[in-house]
Amino acid sequence: MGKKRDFIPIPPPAPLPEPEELDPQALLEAYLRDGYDLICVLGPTASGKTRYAVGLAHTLDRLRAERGGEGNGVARAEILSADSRQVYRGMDIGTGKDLGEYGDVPVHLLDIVPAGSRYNIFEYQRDFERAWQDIRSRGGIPILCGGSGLYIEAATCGYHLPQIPPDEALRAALEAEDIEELREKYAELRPVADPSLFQSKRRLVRALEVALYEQDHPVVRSAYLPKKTFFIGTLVSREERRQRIDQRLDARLEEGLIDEVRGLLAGGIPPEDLIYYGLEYKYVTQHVLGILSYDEMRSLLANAIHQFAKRQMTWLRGMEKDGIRIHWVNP
RNA sequence: GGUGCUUUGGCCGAGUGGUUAGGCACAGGUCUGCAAAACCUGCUACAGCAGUUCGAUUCUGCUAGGCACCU
Repeated sequence: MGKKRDFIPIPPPAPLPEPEELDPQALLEAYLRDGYDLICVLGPTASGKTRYAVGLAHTLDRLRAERGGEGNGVARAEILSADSRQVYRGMDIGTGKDLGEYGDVPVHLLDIVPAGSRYNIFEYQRDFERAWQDIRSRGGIPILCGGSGLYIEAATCGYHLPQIPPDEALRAALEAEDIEELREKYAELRPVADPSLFQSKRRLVRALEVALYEQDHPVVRSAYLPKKTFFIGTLVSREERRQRIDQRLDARLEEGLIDEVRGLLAGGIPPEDLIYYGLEYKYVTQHVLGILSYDEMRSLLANAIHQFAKRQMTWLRGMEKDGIRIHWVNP
């Protein structure tokens, strides 16, 4: 005699997006013709982003070379990393840097700060902007590649940092307005920006909040503009992702992940600082310290990576719900 | 073969004759200065059968697993 629960909907597993066949030639045409600022390859961990981005860079280079006739020598595609942990020097195996995969494709934003320090999104936005402009000035095609959703958005969606004091009334007022009106308003405040880049009202409202705030507080800082971005997502099923994560973890353990952590500790980085980095560094450090057995470390870490990958997907779905188009491909 | 104990949701693990622990895993989500973080939500099981009872996951019996010991 079971009781019926009051209609609490059980959220079903989100359906996987439909992968599409992406024609690099068409992508290149679109990029050049429609004034894209950036191509971005994103996806959860272990979905093959890096490999895909490198392949894409090579293909674009080849296509551009074939095209020729654009006057001066054709600049290459270059990759910008959007990974909050691969910025640290000496943390290679645990962050999955795969330095060997890039070949001759230039990469930016890797190994830019020492292990043990604490990098953050503010610095990232600044560094990204600098590198992006660099590539652009050379005529190269920038390809942002990574899995840190917040970093990707900060780079591509015109995040205004730091956070301004919340003003509920203002936000409510803005949210009540029509999106077109909001666009006009934004365009007035930031003439250079293309307000059509804000596909979601929510994001536009946030950007406006900051823009308005800055009118009265001119001291405030780094307002980067949103970039017109072509998003490509590497799509892998849940089961496959899980399997890849497990395999890759074992491979990393064999490649010397534990020694890498020992080395960092021996180099003077306090365990707490290493644990702060999360995942590999957290669990392996705890193992090295004797807090976790090898088997405990291995299974807890595998779980944590699975959960991390899920959160990444949640983030990407959130971007899509905000109107950002992601072109999913089978890597 | 005999005797005793035991059987709870994907896993671990409390508990009660009548609003149904908890943890893990899993799924969904939030998030513009630590994001590989932090946080939120969902997931109602008591081995099977037959009894006792107004009512059994909780009591009784049988059956089937498991564990321990005995000849």
